[in-house]
Amino acid sequence: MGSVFEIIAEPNRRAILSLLVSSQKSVGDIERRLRMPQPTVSKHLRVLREAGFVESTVDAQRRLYRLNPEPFWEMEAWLAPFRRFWSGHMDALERHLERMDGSTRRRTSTRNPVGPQPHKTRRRRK
Amino acid sequence: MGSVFEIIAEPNRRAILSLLVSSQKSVGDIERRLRMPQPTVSKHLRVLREAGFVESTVDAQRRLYRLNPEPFWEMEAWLAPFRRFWSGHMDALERHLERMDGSTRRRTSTRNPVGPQPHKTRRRRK
DNA sequence: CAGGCATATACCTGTCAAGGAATATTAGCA
DNA sequence: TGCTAATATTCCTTGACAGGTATATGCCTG
Repeated sequence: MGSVFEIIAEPNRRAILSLLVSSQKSVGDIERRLRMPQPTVSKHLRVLREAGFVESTVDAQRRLYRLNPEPFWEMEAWLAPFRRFWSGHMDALERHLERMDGSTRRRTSTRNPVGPQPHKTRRRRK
Repeated sequence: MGSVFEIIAEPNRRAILSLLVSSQKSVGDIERRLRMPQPTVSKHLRVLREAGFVESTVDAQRRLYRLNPEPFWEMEAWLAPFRRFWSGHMDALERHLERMDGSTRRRTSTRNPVGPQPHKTRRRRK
């Protein structure tokens, strides 16, 4: 599971990262806040730590975990070319953000409500 | 594999997306450029299409695939809170980008070369 | 130093997704 | 209409990874 993208593919790991964005937390904190079993938390933290997403500090019997920014920059770097791509679509972006208000809606099922059918370009090859 | 993040976790899919950033391409184009078997390309394109990352146009016997920006915005939205987090680390960001020049280096093994050992905060609990 | 917390690790199991090979489908063309 | 090109789909196998349970480790306190 080498890449940064595979690391954040796991929903629980994303939840942990989002939780740490406000402040560092202990394993127990995370365990309680996210209602997930302690071994699960520890295992995900291990993955996140080895990938560089988090760092830990020892505090008596517990460990305080905090974010580490570098891996995120790798994602930013990958996304950069696409940003330039869709800067030509800012109108659609606005409409999108418009709809984005209500909570973390699962799939964007509002896309292509009854869009025009694919246009047959006709002709090609031999 | 519901989430946008799981979709882009797959390296071949990321390669396809990166390839499409310049212009739309046919399945055969992708197949040749990325040196991957045709069924593999088709299957990944299917996943990308169903997740909304790409759209296709019929052109005689082939299909032209092009990017669709919406799903990327979902990633952007998730990343946003973290950006604010590391805006306090811009110094480190600069150093990071400094090192980012040479190719798409795999893991950032240059991180924490011999950093100071975790500091025991001492005291806590009961 | 015994007991108890907090966290990490080991082991096992089930699931799921990616790849490979073969085949189906659709469209253009002779 | 039969052939070929381009793409999609199906079936199968395999490997990776996440969760669960149990256990180990480290540290603090009485």
